[in-house]
Parts: sequence; structure tokens; C-alpha cells
Amino acid sequence: MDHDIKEPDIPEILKSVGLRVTPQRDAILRHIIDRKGHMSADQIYRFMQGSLPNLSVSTVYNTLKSLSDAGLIREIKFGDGASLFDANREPHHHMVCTVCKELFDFYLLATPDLTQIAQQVHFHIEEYHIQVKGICDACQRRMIDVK
Amino acid sequence: MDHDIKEPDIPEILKSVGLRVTPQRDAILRHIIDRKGHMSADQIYRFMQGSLPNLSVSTVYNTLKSLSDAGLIREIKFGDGASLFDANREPHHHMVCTVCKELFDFYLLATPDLTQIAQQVHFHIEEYHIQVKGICDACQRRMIDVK
DNA sequence: TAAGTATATTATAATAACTACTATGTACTA
DNA sequence: TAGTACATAGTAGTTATTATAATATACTTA
Repeated sequence: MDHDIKEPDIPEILKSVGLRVTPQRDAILRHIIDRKGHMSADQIYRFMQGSLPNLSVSTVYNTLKSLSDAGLIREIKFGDGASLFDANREPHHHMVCTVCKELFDFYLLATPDLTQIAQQVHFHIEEYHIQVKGICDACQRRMIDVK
Repeated sequence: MDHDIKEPDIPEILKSVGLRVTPQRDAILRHIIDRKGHMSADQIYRFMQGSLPNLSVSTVYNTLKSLSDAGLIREIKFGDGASLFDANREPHHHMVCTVCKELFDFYLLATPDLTQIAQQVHFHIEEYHIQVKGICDACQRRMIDVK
């Protein structure tokens, strides 16, 4: 058995934040961690039809809320449509393409200094997130081709 | 007549972005510019009952979309509930208090350098917005008092 | 200045994304 | 191996928003 990539112990992660281990939570958290991307509640629900055909939509929402409250995943509200969720790994931010609506991660080398502002207004910062809107590479190329 | 504060010429602003001047658009844009804060479509709708009792909810949404597309106002999706809108003045960002849910503006002195990342991934940045979550001054005090 | 037309508005219906509710089921406790 | 606190499923309800279609109006141009 090769251990190049260490499989995360999902039940252990759930226990560590005080959540009961259920097949539904295990499967949903596993899916979010395995797939690197962003996904909506509905996408998760539809994906789970294979392995958990009795899974209820409300369980998906309840689970996403529990995982989110526990800090294991992050909810991204961006553009139109449904909230997206991703595994809360290294701090990262998001770019959304206003043409194709696709969402891209990005990582900041130098983080903006928010401490000054926070001190001025006595705001206790828990987290911050940068949303960038623009046009992705593929859509830029497409626009040039059309022109 | 004192001209200390120059009144914005709303019809002129609308024309300048190619929008027809209607009483509804005039009133809505005026309200958003006059009031400095953030407001939801529903808040605008209810406020307008006095001056435009026949105003329809869909007109509020249509108008907000037109104004937003034209870059005159900005839509803020943050936390739960409805989108908020504000006049798109100097670039600024937002802090939301996770306790009282209130939204605060803040202005960055040094803007984060996103150009490097944009160049790397060939993303054409149109705008960016920093969302900060945390606890506001008032709520921090309240928590200390209770303790 | 008065049609004409493209666009805006209204009112209502429809939709999407979620939340509330309650009966049933199950993970953990002792 | 109960007992119980919590989770799930299924359905109904809610909220915010969008679509539709008939009527009305802002702006154009003759």
C-alpha cells in the first residue's frame, strides 16, 4: 500500500470538532475534501444519489451548515445562484469570470494589512476574503477570436 | 441658496450612462446616493411607498440591475439574506459583524497587489472587494459586560 | 409638436435556494 | 444494551428574485 498521499481520517476530523459521525456527514465531507473545487448544495446532493440514494436535501443543507460552523468547510457567496462550498485549506481567495461565471482560486503572497483599520474601528477580525471579478484567460481569447 | 454641498444631477447621471430618465429610476438612484448606507431591494421598495405608491417590486429589481450594470451602484452579497446596494463612490470594502450582522465600510490605504496574480493566470481584473468577518466594537463591549 | 417605436413599468405568476417542522431513526453514553 | 440526545428524511413553507405579458411612457424624427 502506498502512502504517498495521506488519506484524511474523516471520522476523526468530525469527532475532533465535536460532530457525531454519520454516513451522510462522512460522505459529504469526504467528497468536498477529495474534489478540490467548489460545489453547491445541489451538486453535492446529486452526486450522492449513487452512494446514498435516500439522502435528503435538508440533510445536505444541515450538514453543510454544521461543517461550516465547525470551520471545516467554507461557504462562498459570489455572483448569482447558489452558495458554493470548499474545503477550508490554506487561506485563499477567489476570482470569478463575469463571462463564463467560472470560479478560480488564488493565493496571496503578501497579505493586505487590515490590522490598522481593524484597530481604528475596534473591529475584531475573524477572517477575510478577497473577491475579484474579471475575465478569465479562456474568455479573453474567445473574445479576440470573435472580433 | 447655499451650494456647500453640490446636489448631484440625477437625470444627467442616468443619461450619461445611456439610461432613460424615469421617475422611478430618478427616485431610486437619488435615494441610494442621498443615504450613505447600504440597503436591500425590499428596504428601497418600502421607502418609496411614500413618494411612488404605485411602484412595483419588479421595477425596483429592474432598476437596481440597470444601475448596477451601468456601474452607478454596487451590489454586495454578504452573509445571509438579501443583496445590499450602495452608491459606487470611492473604492471601499466591507466588514460584517457576525453577532449583530451590521455592515461597515472601510477604506484601504495600501491596496493589495493583485496584478502579479492576475498576470500569472492571465485574468483581466475588473474590480475587487474585500469582505471581512468579525465582531464590531459595540458587540465586543456587550460580550465583556455580560461576562 | 405629434406620432411612432423602443424601452420601462406594473402586476402577477413562477422559480430557485434555502429553512422549518415533525416523525422516525441512529450514534454515542453509561 | 438500553436510553437519550441528536441526526435524518420527507414535506411544506418562506424569502429573494426572475419571467411573462399587457399597458404605459420616454425619447426620436418627421
